Amino acid sequence: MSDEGRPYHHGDLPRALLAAAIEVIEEVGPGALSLREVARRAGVSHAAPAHHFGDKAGLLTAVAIEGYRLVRQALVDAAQQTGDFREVGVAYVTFARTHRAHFEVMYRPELYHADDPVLVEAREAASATLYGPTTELTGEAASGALAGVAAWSLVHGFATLWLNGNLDHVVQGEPEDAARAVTRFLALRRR
Amino acid sequence: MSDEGRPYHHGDLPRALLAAAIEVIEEVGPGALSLREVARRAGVSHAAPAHHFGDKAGLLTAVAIEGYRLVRQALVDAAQQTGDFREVGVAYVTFARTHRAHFEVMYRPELYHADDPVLVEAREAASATLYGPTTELTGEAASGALAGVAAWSLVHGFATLWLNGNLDHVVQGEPEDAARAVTRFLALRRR
DNA sequence: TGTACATCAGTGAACGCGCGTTCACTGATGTAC
DNA sequence: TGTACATCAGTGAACGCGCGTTCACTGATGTAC
Repeated sequence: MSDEGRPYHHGDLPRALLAAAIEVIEEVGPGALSLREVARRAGVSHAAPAHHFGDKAGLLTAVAIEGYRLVRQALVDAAQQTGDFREVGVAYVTFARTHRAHFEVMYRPELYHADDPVLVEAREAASATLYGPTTELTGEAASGALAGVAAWSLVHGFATLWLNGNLDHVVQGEPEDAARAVTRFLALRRR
Repeated sequence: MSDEGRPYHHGDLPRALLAAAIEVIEEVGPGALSLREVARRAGVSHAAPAHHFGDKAGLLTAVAIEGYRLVRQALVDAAQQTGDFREVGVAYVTFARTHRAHFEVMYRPELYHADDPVLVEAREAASATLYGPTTELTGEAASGALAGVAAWSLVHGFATLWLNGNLDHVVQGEPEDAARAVTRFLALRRR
């Protein structure tokens, strides 16, 4: 299969560029991503990414949007399948591990168009899904929000520390088991 | 006071460069830091930073080392003054807020010489201080380590989410009060 | 079935920019004698 | 007190690089008639 077989029209270049971007981010991090490298990976000219995403921040905005949608779906699935709010937290950690590139982009808003309306909507939907279980469980609104913050903080902190290698001495293998154990230190009501 | 008054020898240029780097990082983040901008801030030639720190990663290594030492001291002080392991967590959040630049660099090891021996020592000392209180409290080693991970995860997650503006809807004003409330959802023993 | 035309996808050359790093240098300091 | 010299701090010119973005363009597709 030679390059000459490649048609002028790609078919779904935006998807391919997004996939290439994920690859690059997994290797060098979101900060060192360049449009030209993404284009190289996708086998197109260096100007192609800008054609579809406007600019670099536009490409990363698309990554973040996809990330928020994926994490939301993962949390919804975990809630439905287990009915356990702690497993929702574990699913959050799983998402961070299996979608590291998305996860890292999502929490670097200075890299993308953080006020893009589509992105804002996706982020808020994900956030609501995250807060849902704990507010249900605690009932009371104010304390429920705080419980949600606590739960989110716990699993978010665990995920980022694990991704950075800060837990290497304590957690071996995949992090879900440790994450599950760690959520057991979370008290549903304040102590 | 004119520029002509500036002596050829600065006095303590490394310190001044470090201070300038902190300034720049607070404004544009650690990823967008450039040696030339740091030199501009410090009012010296663009080659001066490399003279003292070797390269860009060397400068950021110095920032990270300083960060690990500062956070360790802050945790030690909190432990001694309050005797409450939860207040150690609150002090961690305070550090993140008041030393944002250091904090952001510390958890971006790809930006500096993460295997620098001085850095490794500073990081391990800080880590030990962080784990100290919880292992004391739980007694048992294995569960104590996990309790430490839980506590660290909680305050680290809270700090990063707050810094990124993800808690803006829930937490108003300075984050210490919310952090203190959130630590109350932490159970010392597993549930 | 064929032709004209609009539309969109992707190209490639060109631009200007700020960067990190190197290197021979000059300025200042302090110490030995 | 004075001189020679080593040492370190900081300079400034120069380099090559990869980048984001722009823009006139060419290729392909599909639709109207």
